[in-house]
Amino acid sequence: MNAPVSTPISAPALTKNQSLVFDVLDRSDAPMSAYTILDRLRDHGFRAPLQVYRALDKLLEFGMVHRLESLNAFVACAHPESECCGKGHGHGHGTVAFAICESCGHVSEFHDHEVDHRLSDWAKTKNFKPAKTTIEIRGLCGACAA
Amino acid sequence: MNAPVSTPISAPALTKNQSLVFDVLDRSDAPMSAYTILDRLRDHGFRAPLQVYRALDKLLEFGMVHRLESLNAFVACAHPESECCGKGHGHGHGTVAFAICESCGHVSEFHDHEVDHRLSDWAKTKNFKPAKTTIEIRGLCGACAA
DNA sequence: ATCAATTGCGTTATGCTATAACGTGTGTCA
DNA sequence: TGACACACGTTATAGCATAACGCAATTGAT
Ligand SMILES: [Zn+2]
Ligand SMILES: [Zn+2]
Ligand SMILES: [Zn+2]
Ligand SMILES: [Zn+2]
Repeated sequence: MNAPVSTPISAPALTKNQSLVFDVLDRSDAPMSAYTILDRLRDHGFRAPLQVYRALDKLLEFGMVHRLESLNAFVACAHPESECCGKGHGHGHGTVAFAICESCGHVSEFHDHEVDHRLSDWAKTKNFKPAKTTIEIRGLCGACAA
Repeated sequence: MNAPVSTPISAPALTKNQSLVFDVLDRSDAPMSAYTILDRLRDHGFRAPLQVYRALDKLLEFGMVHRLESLNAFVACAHPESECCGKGHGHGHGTVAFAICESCGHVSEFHDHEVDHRLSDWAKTKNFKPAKTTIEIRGLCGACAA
């Protein structure tokens, strides 16, 4: 009784652990580390980091969660149904950027075609084959900079 | 006898530890983790991670070294005397991007005005005050993709 | 039906990355 | 001389991530 179960949540059916991890992230208004997620889920039977990391790996693969490299933390995807960049279905999306407030922790996820194209062009001229691009702006959000 | 000593290397005089760490990074053709640097410097009296991290902090502050967030590793700056973006003196430079080969480890550092401006513009319209921007492209370099 | 391959799960142990806290020595500038 | 800033060395600890084992359930041939 460990197989994925249909949920109202999204494209690929999530297993119980995957759902739990995603829900915690989705309800959070700031990025969370794997160990913080673990602590939030002790009451649901989570005991070890691997339970979290395995769920996160899948959620990352599904595009439902993003990893913030400069924070070693994770956020739920904030633009699930974007139609842009020719990837219409579900969570599929191209390169995305994050603005991270270092005061309140709030994260804005956005996409910019022009940035994407410039980086792609650079790669083309250099014969570099991009696999994954990370763009993270750390700073202060409007509310905190006031 | 612990104070910075004038060297032929760059703008701010480096201390002995800072020089040792910078030299190791500068000679390397791939990013290095702090602990790898530590191991390279055992013969020079390094015994603890803090010796490396403290030197790295200063080198980062001087702009002589960059941290690759997606790798938890460090590289020597590859465009020390750039005149672009109105920051003419020494190592000062604006936002920079990295293309990281996941096969051979080679890193290309570059700057793109347009990308910089697009991200700045986004920040302005959102009233976000950027402090530091990370752009890292992981993939395969021309040589390795062949 | 049965077997093999795949996937998810739980546990223990381990490794890698980074910082806290303490004390020492040295150069600078009243 | 004394206050201060700063680089340094050491020990201990905190935080992030994975290796390796074995078990259970599902899937999809044969
Ligand atoms: Zn997203
Ligand atoms: Zn804020
Ligand atoms: Zn640089
Ligand atoms: Zn390569």
